[in-house]
Amino acid sequence: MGDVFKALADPTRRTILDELAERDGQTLFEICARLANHDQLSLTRQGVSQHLAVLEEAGLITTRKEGRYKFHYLDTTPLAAIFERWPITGKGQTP
Amino acid sequence: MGDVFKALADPTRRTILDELAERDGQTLFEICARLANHDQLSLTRQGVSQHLAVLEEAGLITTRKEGRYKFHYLDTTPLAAIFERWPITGKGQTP
DNA sequence: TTGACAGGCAAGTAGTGGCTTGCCTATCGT
DNA sequence: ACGATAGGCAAGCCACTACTTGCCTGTCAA
Repeated sequence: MGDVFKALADPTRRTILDELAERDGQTLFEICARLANHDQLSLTRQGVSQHLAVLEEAGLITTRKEGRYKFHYLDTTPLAAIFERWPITGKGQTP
Repeated sequence: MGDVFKALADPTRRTILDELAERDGQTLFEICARLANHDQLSLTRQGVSQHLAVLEEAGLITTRKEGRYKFHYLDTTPLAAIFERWPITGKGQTP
C-alpha cells in the first residue's frame, strides 16, 4: 500500500480523482480525453497511466479488468485516515 | 497560500503535525528535541525550520511570536477542504 | 556589555518524481 | 489472419525538493 498523501500531492492526480468523481468507472483513454478536453491538460497516455498506478497503489482507486478494457473506480475510504489522525477543530486562528 | 496536499506529502512534516497535536504551542527547538527523542528522527534545526515554513504556508500551523520565542500551533481547518472535494463513501471495493 | 540562546537567510548538493519516447503484449472486429 | 484498439514495460531527462553547511540577526541573563 503506497502513500495516500504523496498520491494526493500532485495536482494532475487530484484532477483525475475529480474526473472519476464526476463519472465513475472510466477507462484510461477516456480519462486522457477528458483531461485534454475540459481540463486543458495535455500529457501523454503514459503519464496518465503512471498517475493511475500511483492512485491505485494508494488505494484511492480500484480497477476492474474486462476484456481489453480496464475500468477505474474512485474509492475515497483511505481519506478517512486523515481525519482520524488529525481531527478537525473549528477553532483555528491564533487568539 | 501554499499547497495543503504538498505540505502533507512529506512524512517528516506529518510527524511534526503529530507532535503539535500531542502538545500544541511548541517552539522550534522543542520540536527538534521531540523529533530526535521519541521519533528517532535526526535532522538539522534548519530542516525542521523549513518544514515549519511549508506547513505555515499551507495554513496547517499558525505562529505566535513572543520575545525571542516563536510558538507553533496546529490548525486542521484546511483539511476540511479535502472532504468537501471528495466526500467519503463507505462503499469501496470493486463488486 | 558580553555571551548564551532562539531563530532566520541564503547557497549548494544528492535524490526523488513527473513526463516523454520507444517498443512490446493482448484483445476485439472484419 | 490481419489490422486496429487498449494498455503495459522500461529507460532517459528535467525539475523540484529535502537536507546540510555557514553565517547573520535579534533577544535575554549575568
